[in-house]
Amino acid sequence: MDKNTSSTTELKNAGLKVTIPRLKILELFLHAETRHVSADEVYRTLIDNDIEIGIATVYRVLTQFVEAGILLRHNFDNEHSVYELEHGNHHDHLLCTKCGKVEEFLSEEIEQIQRDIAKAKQFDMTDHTLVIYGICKQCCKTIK
Amino acid sequence: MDKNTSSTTELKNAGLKVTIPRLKILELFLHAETRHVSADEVYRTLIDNDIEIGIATVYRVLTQFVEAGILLRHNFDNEHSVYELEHGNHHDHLLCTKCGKVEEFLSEEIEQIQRDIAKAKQFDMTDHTLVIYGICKQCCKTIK
DNA sequence: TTTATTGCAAAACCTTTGCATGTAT
DNA sequence: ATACATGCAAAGGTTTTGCAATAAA
Repeated sequence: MDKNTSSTTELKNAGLKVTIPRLKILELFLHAETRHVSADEVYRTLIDNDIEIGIATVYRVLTQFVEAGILLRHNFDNEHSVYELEHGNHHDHLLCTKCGKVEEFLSEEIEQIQRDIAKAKQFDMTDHTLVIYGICKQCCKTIK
Repeated sequence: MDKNTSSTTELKNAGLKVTIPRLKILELFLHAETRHVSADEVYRTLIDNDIEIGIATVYRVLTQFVEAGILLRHNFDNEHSVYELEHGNHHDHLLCTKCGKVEEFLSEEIEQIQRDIAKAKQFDMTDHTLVIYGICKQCCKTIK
């Protein structure tokens, strides 16, 4: 197995043994054109590319990646979980409820107001989730 | 069956037949001390009060109440759905990840920025969800 | 060699659904 | 009388887990 790719290094840094399932899943996220992928989509994609893997392994690896800070897990309303690469820049999401497309945005004003609110409510904020649901431009056109 | 309570009227207005399960569930929400309740909690509470009901009925009634605008359904991260009375005033949530306590807040500034973002991204916004996760004051004290 | 990882199948969980029975109108 | 609501049990979909076999270190 190649020992020198950045994927290999990333796994080692996370304290995870370098195995084919882990490498393949990590590289899928590194090269995927859609950033937000479900466990089932990961599984199907690998199977379709003739990479043998079990769905249990997919879930276990995804969970380990989240714990290692490699991935983020999101639970959008009424959907299964989706995972995306943790690229360091926090952001929130816009979700098209018709086609499922996800866009990202960041508002430093909103971030600051949230911190203020948590402080006012005496909450030690650990995380937050903001999702705007709607119909994207393309889908609006499609609807007669 | 009493025909004159506001619960009865609310069910009739929603186009729903006035049945014992529906009345009991509605009144549970009207009188509950915690605003955010799961289907299972509704079921257990009724059973504990010697009201015979099936879990399937609980889910069906909750869904109907959401469709009728009587309840709101929320899917917080990594949890089962919870329902709360729709009291007309939109609000977002603060959730204590230790004790599960939910508080509500509203920031008109955030609301406006969200509308601006949706507009800029050319999304026809239908809904949005903002949850701040953290540790509440009481739980902070508890942790040594 | 030792310890972690995998795959399979089964279980766990939450939620929904088919169907025969029962109930509100 | 009729259409709707209920309860049960079974099925659905997603995610987790036990365990024996396997692979990385």
